[in-house]
Amino acid sequence: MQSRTPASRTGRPRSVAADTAILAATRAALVELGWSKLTLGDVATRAGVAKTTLYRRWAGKNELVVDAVAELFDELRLPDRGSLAADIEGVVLQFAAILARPEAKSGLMAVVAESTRDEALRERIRTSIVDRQKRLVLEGRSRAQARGELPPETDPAESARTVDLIFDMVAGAVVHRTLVSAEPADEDWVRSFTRVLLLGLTPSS
Amino acid sequence: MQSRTPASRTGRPRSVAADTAILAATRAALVELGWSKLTLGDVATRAGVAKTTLYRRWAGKNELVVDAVAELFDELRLPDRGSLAADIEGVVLQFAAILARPEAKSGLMAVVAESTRDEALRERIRTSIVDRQKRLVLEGRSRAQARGELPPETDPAESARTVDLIFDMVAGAVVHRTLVSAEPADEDWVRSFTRVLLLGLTPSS
Amino acid sequence: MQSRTPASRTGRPRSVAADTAILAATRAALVELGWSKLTLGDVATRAGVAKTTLYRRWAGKNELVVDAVAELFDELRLPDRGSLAADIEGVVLQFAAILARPEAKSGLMAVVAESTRDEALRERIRTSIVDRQKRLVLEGRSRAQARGELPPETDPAESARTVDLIFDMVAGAVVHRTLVSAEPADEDWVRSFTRVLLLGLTPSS
Amino acid sequence: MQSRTPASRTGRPRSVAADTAILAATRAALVELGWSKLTLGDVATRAGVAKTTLYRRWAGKNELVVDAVAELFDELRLPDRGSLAADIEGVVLQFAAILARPEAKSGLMAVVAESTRDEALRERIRTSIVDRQKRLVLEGRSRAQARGELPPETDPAESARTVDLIFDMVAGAVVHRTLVSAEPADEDWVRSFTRVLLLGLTPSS
DNA sequence: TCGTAACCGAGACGGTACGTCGAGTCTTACG
DNA sequence: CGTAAGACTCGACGTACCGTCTCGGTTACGA
Repeated sequence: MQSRTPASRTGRPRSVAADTAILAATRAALVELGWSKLTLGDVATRAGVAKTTLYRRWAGKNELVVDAVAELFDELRLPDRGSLAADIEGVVLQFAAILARPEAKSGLMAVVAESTRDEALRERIRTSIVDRQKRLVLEGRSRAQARGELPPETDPAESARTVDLIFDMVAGAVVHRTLVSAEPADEDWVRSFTRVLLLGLTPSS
Repeated sequence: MQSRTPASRTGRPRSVAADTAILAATRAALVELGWSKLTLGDVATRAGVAKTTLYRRWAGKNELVVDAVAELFDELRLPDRGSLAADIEGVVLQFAAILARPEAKSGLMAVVAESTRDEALRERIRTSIVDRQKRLVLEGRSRAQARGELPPETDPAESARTVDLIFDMVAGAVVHRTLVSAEPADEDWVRSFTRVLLLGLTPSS
Repeated sequence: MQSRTPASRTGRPRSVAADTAILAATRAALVELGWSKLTLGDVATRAGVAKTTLYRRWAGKNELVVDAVAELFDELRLPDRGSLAADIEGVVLQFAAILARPEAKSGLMAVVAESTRDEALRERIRTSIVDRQKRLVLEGRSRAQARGELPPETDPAESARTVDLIFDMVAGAVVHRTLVSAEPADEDWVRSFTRVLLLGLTPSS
Repeated sequence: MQSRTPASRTGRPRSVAADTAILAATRAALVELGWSKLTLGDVATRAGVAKTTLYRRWAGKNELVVDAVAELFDELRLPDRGSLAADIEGVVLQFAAILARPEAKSGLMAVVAESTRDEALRERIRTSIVDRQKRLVLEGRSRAQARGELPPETDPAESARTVDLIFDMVAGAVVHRTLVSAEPADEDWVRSFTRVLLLGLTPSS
């Protein structure tokens, strides 16, 4: 993920186990210490690895945490619950569940904050986390279109804008609910939210 | 804001000018350096103040930045543009404008990230920033009710839940758009967003 | 001691009790904390006095400690034990007893160390402590001359040099024994030392 | 001198050049600033070394200065001038010359003062400075015995006490002359002092 | 008797140095 | 060449005292 095939032919090959151990150690440290008290020296110690090894693979704390957190979101799945509303509720609940975990809370917002002054970091976040999950919105829409719940899109540009809007609304609301309001994004809340969102998007129904 | 009227009668009184200078210097440093490279020593120097003076008034970087950023949001006003939709658009645009400023971007997300592991800090954020702006939602609703655009609320508990939901949706979407998607929350986007939001909330119209 | 009659006629006069309290507090702090950990703020607190009051009377830590320690040496007396040797032993034992007290040990060497770079401080030490005790050597000599143990001096310059030499040898040996060798300057040691000194000074006997 | 062969096999070895540079920088700072204005940060800068490196090797200002000053006394040599009196004069003059240097004056008394409250420090001073120079007294005595100027000692305990007494008298007198009386321990003074000392020790002659 | 000038306590102020910690780099010996 | 170990430079941390200042309030003289 962080190494772009350095294409080194000779010498001792990099330990593959190390990557796994480091990312796991990073998440463990995030849980115990949070972003600001997490130190790379500590992560290296937890992973049973020298600091040098860590720096050879990641440029710094930000990059490391992005990768460590990104893995958490890969377990998101779009369940087939029979209706668009139910599908959305399902995936939003999963998203909320991940965000409730301390390693996600603590790490995600911090790297987003850092990314406001670091274009490369923002790009890495978008590539590794955000865009990767937009597939859920696309998948959900085509499934709803297949069911006849939504009309097929006509204008592709307008369509892309809508996907982005939906993504901002969903992710933003859950994040704000969880981190700022510090209230659980539980089933009741998700149902209310989904209702407003769907009504807003499909005024006809 | 940080001092709860210590009411000490004797001794040299605290300089009131220092508070102002420190908060201004904090914002300036946020603009130039961003959260992670902002140091309290530097802020003190910019403010023409000793580090000890700063520490006498704020417990640390987090608390200082919360207060510095909070002042930015106090300039939010609910404009009377004649209709609910226009009013919402107006205030969301103002909110987006503030969030577009680097001192807000850089600082706000960082303290939110820190607050996931610091209950007192979260409380401070809520008191100083979030709750203080919920007035806008309430004001907007009563104005819309006076205009007849919205029915008077009946269930006060349900009503509070709705206010919270709206706030999470508005603030969340704008924040996500601005910081994560890194796209401007311009008039077009605000119009689209407001349309979805209003339709979702008032399905009858 | 520190005030050279400032000749202020009007206004509230300085509290005389404060001086006593401050010097006593200084010695107490020297006993408990030693020179390096003694702080003027702490002395002021112990003396029940504001820091300002203390600074109004002494220029700093060095000057304060010199005065506090000087008082200790004023209790030195030349006992009349019947012979020159016995007289010397008596006064050396007294000197050793004072130097054994922690407030003297801790403070005296420190101000001497400081005085190597501060001519005014050295002068103050000499005036307040050293020269004031040279009377003992002079007194002892005239008493021994009266007894016929020593011949009357002839060359006054030579005589002054001898007084200085004796003083350096006595004070130096006791200080070195006490502080550097960290052995007690007890009766046995004082007797050995006095014997060598007297033999060296009166070779005829 | 400060490291007792930690015998760590792995890792980057400590820079040997750093020790030398730090001790030299310490002496330079003592000359320029004196003990009380010497700061470890400044020493580190002068030595071209980070503060952490300094703290990794010495526990604090006291320990560092003891080592820096100790090196000064290692250049003491017992010259063979043909007679006991001349030998003593020679070594006392050397001792006085070292003590006249500002880095010795300023540092030595200060650490002695500190050592009154720090047993470990006193031990370090004794090991590094005092005991190391007692060899001069022993050497001088055996040389004098070989010449027939002194009888061979009979009682070893008495002999050790005498060595200590001589050392306290020599070191004490020179220190007191130099630092307290602030007069130069020049040839005249050393001759007078040596005469008294030798007469006191060898009354027969 | 009353002003006033110097005192007093308290404590905030601008500074300087402290000793520690983490970041990120470099230098060893070993695999 | 990768790796573990650990020393390295650098810079910020938060604390402690320094010596100064600014308050409100308190004496004691002298007009």
